[in-house]
Amino acid sequence: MPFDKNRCPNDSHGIESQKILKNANLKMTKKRVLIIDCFKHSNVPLTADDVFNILRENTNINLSTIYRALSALTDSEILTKQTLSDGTYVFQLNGDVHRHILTCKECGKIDYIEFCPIEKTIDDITSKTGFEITGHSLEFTGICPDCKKKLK
Amino acid sequence: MPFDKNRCPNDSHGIESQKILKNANLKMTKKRVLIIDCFKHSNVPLTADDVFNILRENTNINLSTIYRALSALTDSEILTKQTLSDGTYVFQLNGDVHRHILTCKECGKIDYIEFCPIEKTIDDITSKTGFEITGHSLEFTGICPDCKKKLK
DNA sequence: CTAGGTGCAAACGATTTGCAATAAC
DNA sequence: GTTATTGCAAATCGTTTGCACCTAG
Repeated sequence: MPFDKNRCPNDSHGIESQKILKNANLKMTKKRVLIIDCFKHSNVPLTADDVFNILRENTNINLSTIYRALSALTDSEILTKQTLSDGTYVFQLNGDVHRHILTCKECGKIDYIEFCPIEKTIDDITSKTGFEITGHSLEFTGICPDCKKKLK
Repeated sequence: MPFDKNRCPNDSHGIESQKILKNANLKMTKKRVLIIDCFKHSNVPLTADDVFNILRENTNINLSTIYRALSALTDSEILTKQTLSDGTYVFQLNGDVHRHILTCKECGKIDYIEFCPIEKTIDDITSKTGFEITGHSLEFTGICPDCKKKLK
């Protein structure tokens, strides 16, 4: 996960992150603020391990702390959680433009699209099934442009 | 997985399953035929464990045999593989009406819909991203009708 | 002070793998 | 006969959990 490529140039996200935690009635701790900041600095979804690798450079933090924080933040709907086709999870800030996943069958590289073909059809599904739809996860698999070149 | 509820009344699927294997240049073994038959008998996607529980009643079969067979069958595009939101995999016959997943947040129950809001938009995504889309996985989360009643 | 957060090490569970025995072609 | 498949047991790996310690409110 190329973190530096996705840095947010301006900063003072920390203060905002504290508000987010307060609003959710979660204790405001240094570690949680740092974790939320990771997502503010990133323009792609992150795994627990991504967050760990970003933070360990400057902080002592334990992977399980990250898992627990991500779980609490997802419960409070501050983050959303999506399952990738390999069974691992990625998280992103909720309310962000939501992104869907493009996985390359050849190289495994993951790309994201900010485009959702689903939203229009949710009412349709509710009326067909009686399910109240509160979220959705969509992943495409295919062959990325780079691999297409190589295969030729 | 309520297998008996989903049984196909008529039968002689075995012979057809052998053809499928032959066409894919896979060795035709008893176990593989049995595994394919499971899918022919089921009208819902199955996990490796579902298949195991169905077959163990009448057969000696090992879970890893099932995993390896499912993997070979998926590679040969006889089955498709989808990842559920809990990170586990479900398989279904390829070319079947394809089904998308509805998971209830409350009770975890999984339901399937034979309705795909995606197909129309695939060309759109290809032109936007350069990805050649070969598959997709879509899962909805929400609250099932039963749980909605209970919550009231 | 006290509920909740953290670190560490150990547990978990679905899936994968190495290897020797076996079956398909 | 040769190669792929199977069974079994052990390994893998992302994620979760128990427990003692620590920190925010």
